[in-house]
Amino acid sequence: MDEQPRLMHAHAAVGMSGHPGLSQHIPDNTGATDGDGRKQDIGDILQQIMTITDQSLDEAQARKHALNCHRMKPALFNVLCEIKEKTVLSIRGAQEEEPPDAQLMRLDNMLLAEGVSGPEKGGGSAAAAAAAASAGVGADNSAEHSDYRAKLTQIRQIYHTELEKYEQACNEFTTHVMNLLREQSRTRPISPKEIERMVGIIHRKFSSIQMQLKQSTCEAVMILRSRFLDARRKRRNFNKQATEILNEYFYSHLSNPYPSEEAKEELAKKCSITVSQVSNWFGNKRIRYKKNIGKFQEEANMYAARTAVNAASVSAHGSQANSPSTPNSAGGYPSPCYQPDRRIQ
DNA sequence: CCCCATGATTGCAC
DNA sequence: GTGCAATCATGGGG
Repeated sequence: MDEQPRLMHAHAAVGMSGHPGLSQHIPDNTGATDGDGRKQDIGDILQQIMTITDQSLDEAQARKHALNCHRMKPALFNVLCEIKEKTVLSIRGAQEEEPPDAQLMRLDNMLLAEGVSGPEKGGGSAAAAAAAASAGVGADNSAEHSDYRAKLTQIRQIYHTELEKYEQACNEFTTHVMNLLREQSRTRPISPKEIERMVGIIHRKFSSIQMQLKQSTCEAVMILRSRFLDARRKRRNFNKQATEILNEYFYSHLSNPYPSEEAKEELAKKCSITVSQVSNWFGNKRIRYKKNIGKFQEEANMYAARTAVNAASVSAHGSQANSPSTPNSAGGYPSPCYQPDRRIQ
């Protein structure tokens, strides 16, 4: 209801200049007391409003102008206000709810996790590196890395360009609509709330487009990722030296073959593999050793002997009794230092 | 080509 | 999160 003075103001401001067009079309007999003439007037004005969008810009501008200056306009405006008040109430309430879209959040999270929508450039490659590391890709696969990274960066770029485009288009469109509404608000009552709602509708439409973009970006990342994963599955055996280092550790800690995080890191560094590969290796080794101790007997003895020799050569101490990691040469598995709570079961 | 070894993945339990 | 167990899929020797 508070639009009226503002609108009238605008109207007055523009209305002073001469306005060709409308005065010619609308008979200036509105002051007449007879009802027929008035009805005729209103009919004409309504007609003008109805056809206003069909007219050329200049013509429409002129007519609009004239319409705004017409002295029947305030009355008509009031009528429109009244009608509106009734309809708006019924519209309202139906449009209030806006739950945070779960799917959109999932997409956002994924894009963030993949480094596509992350803070900046580094995010992408960092995420790729992290993914690669967690997947356990060795240093020799760095070619695959950079390929993956490059593709991810490409996706990221496309995503951002598109997003920016959409945002720009959304803003342009919103501004356009708002201007239009503001312009129209001189002719018909439009509350700021309504404009707000319209903007909301536009934003929702655009965000649904954005969601599609996010969705397809996610798909692209998934495809890229699955290809990368497939590539990873093409395993290579560790080199001999790495296997020896791992075995050495395993058999010399047979009573408790669970390297700590630090130990894993060190082993990883020594073998030039990743920590998760070390974990995999130990996981596989433990289970396979346990399943068939007999088969590993020879290996165990060999590494036991080796560590014994090493120990002997390193320390002239000679006291073996207090070495907890001394492998149990014969039985291998349940070592004398067996710890019930922390061993292969 | 078959078969076994082996690194990686998955599903489950804690 | 870690570890176990089962399983997948490839590598590589015969």
